[in-house]
Order: sequence, then C-alpha cells, then structure tokens
Amino acid sequence: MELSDLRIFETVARTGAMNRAAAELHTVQSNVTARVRLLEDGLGAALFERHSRGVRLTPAGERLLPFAKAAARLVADARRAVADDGVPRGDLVIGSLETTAALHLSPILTGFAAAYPGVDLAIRTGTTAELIDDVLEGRVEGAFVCGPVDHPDVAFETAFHEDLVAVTAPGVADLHDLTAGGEVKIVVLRAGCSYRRKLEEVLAARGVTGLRILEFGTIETILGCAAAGLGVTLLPRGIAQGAADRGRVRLHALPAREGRVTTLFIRRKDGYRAPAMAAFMNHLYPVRAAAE
Amino acid sequence: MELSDLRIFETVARTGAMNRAAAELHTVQSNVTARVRLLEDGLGAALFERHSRGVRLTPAGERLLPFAKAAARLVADARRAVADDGVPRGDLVIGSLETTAALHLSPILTGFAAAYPGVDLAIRTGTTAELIDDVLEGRVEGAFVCGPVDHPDVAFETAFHEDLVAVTAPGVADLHDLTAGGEVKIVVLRAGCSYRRKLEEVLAARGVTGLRILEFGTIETILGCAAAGLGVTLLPRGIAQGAADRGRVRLHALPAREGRVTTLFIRRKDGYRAPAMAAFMNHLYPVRAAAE
DNA sequence: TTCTTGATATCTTTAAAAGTGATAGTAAAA
DNA sequence: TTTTACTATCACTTTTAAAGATATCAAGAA
Repeated sequence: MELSDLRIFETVARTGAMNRAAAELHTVQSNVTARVRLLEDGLGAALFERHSRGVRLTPAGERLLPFAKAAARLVADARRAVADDGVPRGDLVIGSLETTAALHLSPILTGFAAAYPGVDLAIRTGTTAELIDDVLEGRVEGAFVCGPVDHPDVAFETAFHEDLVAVTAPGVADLHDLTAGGEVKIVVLRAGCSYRRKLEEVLAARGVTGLRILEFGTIETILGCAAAGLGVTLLPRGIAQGAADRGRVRLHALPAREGRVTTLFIRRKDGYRAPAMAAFMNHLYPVRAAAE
Repeated sequence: MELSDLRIFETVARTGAMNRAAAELHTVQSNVTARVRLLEDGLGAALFERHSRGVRLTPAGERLLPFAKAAARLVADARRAVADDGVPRGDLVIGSLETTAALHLSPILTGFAAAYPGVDLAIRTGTTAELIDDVLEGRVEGAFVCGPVDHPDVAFETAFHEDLVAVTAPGVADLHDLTAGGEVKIVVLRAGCSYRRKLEEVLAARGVTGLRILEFGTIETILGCAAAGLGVTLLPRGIAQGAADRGRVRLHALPAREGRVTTLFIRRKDGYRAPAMAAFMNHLYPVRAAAE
C-alpha cells in the first residue's frame, strides 16, 4: 500500500467512477483500474462494487476511506513541517464571520502583518457552519466563528464577546410592534448566517413569528434595509452603533442571556501547526485574555 | 513521497546508517542511498548529514521523523480496519501489572475468553512505565497500570481500587521497628516497580530511610522473603491476605491516603480500535462501574 | 605513516512496475 | 432498440526500483 494507491482510491471513491478519477488524476482509466485492483489484492478485500455506470464503495472501502484522507493530510503536514524552519512565513488563511471581521479584526491583522512581514495573510469570510467545514478541510488554518462549537476534531478558544442588538427602522419603538405591519422580514448576510437562528428565537420569544428572509451581501446594505424599514436584523452593537447615532436605525438591546454571544477562534485539533499559525495565535493572546 | 520512502527514511534514521538500514530492509545499500536521495529531492531539503561513519538527521530530518512514524501506524491501522468486519477475532495483547493480574484478571479473562472464542488473548506483564511505553509503541492494545497516568497520547479509565498493605515477617509489630535491625531492605518485583516509590514514601514518613532493594521475579518469592524477615514489601491486601491468615507474614494497614491506589486501564488515545479491543473494554465495563 | 575497517557515492545492468491505447463487454437511460 | 457511460482486459512502452560491482572517504590501529 503506497500513498499514490490511497490517492487513487480516494479519487475513485469521491468521483464514483474510475473514468472520472483517471481524468482528474491525469492518467488513463486502465491504469486506475489496475492500481485499484493491486490495492485490493494487497489488502485482500474488495474496495468497490463495479457497475456499468460506475463504482460504489464496499463496506471495506468505507472503512479504508478515512485512512486515505488521513494519509493525504499527513503527507501535506509532513511537507510543511520539513519546509518550515520555525520562522513564520508563507500563506496564512484565516476565516471569519463578516461581522467579526468588520468589528474586531482590523487592528489585529494590522499588528500581525507589521510583526510578521513574511506572512501573507488572507481573510475568508463565511457562516459559522461554512467556516467549521473550511477548518476541517484545511481551506483555512483557523477561523473566528460564533460559539458554541462542539466537534471532536475542532479545538477552540474564546476570542471576543459580542453584544447583539436587534436593528430596526427608527420608527419601531418596540420589537413587539413589528407584528403590526403583518409579515415580518428578517435581513441576514447569507443563507446560513449564524445570527439568523438567534434572531428567530429572539423574535419568537416576543411573539413575532411567520418570518420571511431577505439576504444581502454586505453589512452596509443590511443596515440600509433596516433603516428603510424593510426588515429587522441582528448585529453586534459595535457595528450598528454608528448608524444608530446618526439616527438611521434604532437599536433594541437584548437581555444578556439572549444578546451575549461568544466569538471563538477555532482550528483543527490534530495535525501540524505552521509557525505562521503559531505566531498568529500568539498574537491573539492579549485579545483572548481581555475577552475572558 | 511514498510510504516506502518514509519506511526507508525511518529505518535509516533509527539505525543511523544506510548500510544497516539496507540490511534490515533486505535490500542493498545503493538502493537505500538512491531512495533517500529521491525523497530529499522530492522534499527539497537534506534529511541526513552524511559522514564516513554513518548518517545523522538534519533538523529537517528531525521534523520529518514523527510523520514517518505516524504514517507507519496509519497504514497498520488502515489494514486492520479493512480486514475487520466488526466481529472480534485475532490476537489481543493486554498488559498488566503482575499484582493486578494475580488479583483481578483471572475472572475477567476467563469470562472474555468464553464470550469471544475467536480472540486469542495474551497477557504481558511489566511495570507501569514499561506498560505505558508498550501501549504507545503498540506492543499491547491496552494495559492495567498503577495510576495516576498523565500522557497526552494515553486515554485511561479507572479499573480497580487497590488497598495496599506493608508486608513484613510476623515478628514485626510496627513498621517503626524496622529501623531497629539496622539496614532495611525492601523487596520489589522488578526494577521499575510501581509500588517501590510508594513504599519508600511510606517508610520515609515513618522515619525509615537508607533502604536497600532486593528484586525477585514472582509474588510468591516476595512473600517468602517478607516471611523470612529478609525485608519489607508493599502489596495489595488481597494478594497478601492468604499468607497473613496462615501466619506467615504480618500485614500493616496504611491510612487510605497512602494505601489507596487506583489501577487504570489505559490505551492509545488516537488510532484504530479493533473490535476485539472494543469487546474487551465492553467486557470490562461492569468491573469499572463497580470500581467507581 | 600506512593499512584496515566501516561506511557512502556512483555507475551499469536487469527486473519489475506503472502507464498507454485500443478493444471488448455491460447495464442503464434515451 | 440504440446510445451512452462506464469497467475489464490485453499487448506494448516507458519509467522506476533494485542489484551488483566498484570507487571513495575518513577514523582508528599497527
């Protein structure tokens, strides 16, 4: 069993066809067939059921698949470990919620970039669910997400505490009033937005149900929608405060039990931690200490 | 980078010479040299410093080594995972302290062997330190050791509580009397015995110092030594009780703080858990529940 | 110093393995 | 029924690994 065998196996399993795997691996189908058979011979077990429309994993194949993935990650980590001499450098992709990025990340990133000029820092935004997946799949090294997170392969640390407020048009004196206008629209940043479920709970607790959802791409648009009375949204106070001060929107404070959310910094539990990542977490340390 | 490369690399690193690695791998030195160079080329870093008396790992090589070991374990686990269909069978090697084996294991093993005839159970005895190493290196699947154990790669569960007693000749009325006869000898099972340090502490607390150590291979011999007044030893009460009842030795109870020790069942935290091992831990469950 | 020893490096040859391309077979979908 | 999207097999080529012989090198002993 060699790593190339496992890579071929994984590709076949993922694409569901030796044909497609061959194309993806830049080789020919006969070769993939032969390698898979050799792997099966070596293991003494059939890994795929062959059909005329593709292949499907056998139970033994299902059992092998996680090991194939682990092997791929191991090799990637090994390469990085060999290349790294302890000096932080290279790419470092960090994930973040849009709101967290707007509210907190700017000073941290500026400071980090100044301290480690050799590191090319990139931010990728997404929802909590997307970011957890990004972390697990290695698309980002770590991510700021909305807590709590409970996954066996994810390690987390408290990064910030957010104070969420409901944001409406200035004319809405109380959240209960929302129902008056019939249908209530909530405005969120993206489909799987972390705050959406929270907002639904908050409104449900106040007797507001039957929501419709509007989705917009930027925080500014969302504030604009709220200001125009198009809907209600939930944002960290720090983000909405400016618009409220200028009278564009009205903020509705929530009790701590509802409005207090913790932003976590998550990363993969196992695997190799690059110097750039170690440096970033170190850089984060004073921030985390302040959040505790 | 292939698994065979990593295997060759690991062997060279361990033996310190391409020559010896070649012999161990049943191949020729030129082949090892070539494969190592290919690996180095692939990684873009020198892994060994070559000398005329062998090779030594470079820092990059040091960084790669743990990954090579992890890869070897991964492959071994993968093979087992593919071969296993969930029915416990095959070899299952469990480590244990000699005293634990004598006192507790017999009914457990008998019951397990009857319930899972397909599993070939073997017991390997050793000291706590040896057994922890056995677990980490995969020589045993799990082990009963003297707690507490604190190692990041070791998972543990409480298995039994032992009630340790000091064992002396019948004529010794009190442990303090031991100093009267000048030099005090303690009798232990093996060099690194778990109870040795404990016994030293117990005696030191009673003003008995300046110990000499006698080492014997079996529990019976140790009891014989104690009976003959050759020295003092520390054993679980259940083991020494019989000899005490027959008047051969005298037991000296210890306060709970000193005499109460916990026997843990430990295993590797990560990696694949074979069905036989899962079945064993399941079989152990009522025992553990009783110990809590 | 010179020889011996125990190592690595290099080169050539041989054997094995991987990859290629063409063809045949097969079952589902159109 | 025909087409389509696959897998299996085979003969052939290319690439790669292993073996064996030899050269080289440095440390330690005579």
